Amino acid sequence: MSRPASIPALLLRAEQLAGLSLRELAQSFDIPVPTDLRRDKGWVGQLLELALGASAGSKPEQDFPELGVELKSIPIDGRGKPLETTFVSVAPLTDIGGLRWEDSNVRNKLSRVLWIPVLGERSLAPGDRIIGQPLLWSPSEQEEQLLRQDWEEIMELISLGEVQNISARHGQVLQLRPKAANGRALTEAVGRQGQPIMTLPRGFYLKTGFTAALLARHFML
DNA sequence: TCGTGATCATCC
DNA sequence: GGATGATCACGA
Repeated sequence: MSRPASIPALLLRAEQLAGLSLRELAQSFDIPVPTDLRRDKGWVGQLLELALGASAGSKPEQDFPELGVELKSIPIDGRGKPLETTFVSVAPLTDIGGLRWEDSNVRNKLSRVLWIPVLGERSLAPGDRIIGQPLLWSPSEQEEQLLRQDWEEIMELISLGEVQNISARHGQVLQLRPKAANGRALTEAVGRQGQPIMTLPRGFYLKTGFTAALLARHFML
């Protein structure tokens, strides 16, 4: 699938997907539909990337760098409530002195997001889930303030060597949680005495209350 | 191993 | 029932 040349073109393409089941979309690309997502957790997101012409790859960049747009699928229930938190980016755990919010990956990724709601409960087979109306979103001043506050607090704790004491309960809208292949995947971080330690890689996630509110704000308009 | 795409499984 | 901590697959 070619890359959309503009934001309106991207939005149009996304709108044309609304109403389709994931099975219908997958079949149009000749992609097999998994029975469940236990071993294909990224299947929905990758299918939508393909359909919308996002750049594949694992670079810490937006999905459409030339458009300044990040693509996120978000599973919602029948009432429009997110079923999961939303992964944003991996958290830097070393060499973070002087890192500012303005230059952070979190802010960069969230500066403009194309949300694609995917309707369905966990009990619903992936192929039966329905693509919803897309939403092109940028944080309001208030939303950005909340994000910034949480990010700065969490990064402060990391820089203090407290990474192992940060739980997902920190932060109002943004949280830090493990982001790893398994419990043996370790990465370098800084301990309480400033010494190097090995710990689970962490990622920033948007809490469901935050994404629920931004979706609700949109769909009530 | 890291960063991408995330959801699973269990606890509270 | 919802959130936390753990985990799955893949490409580079």
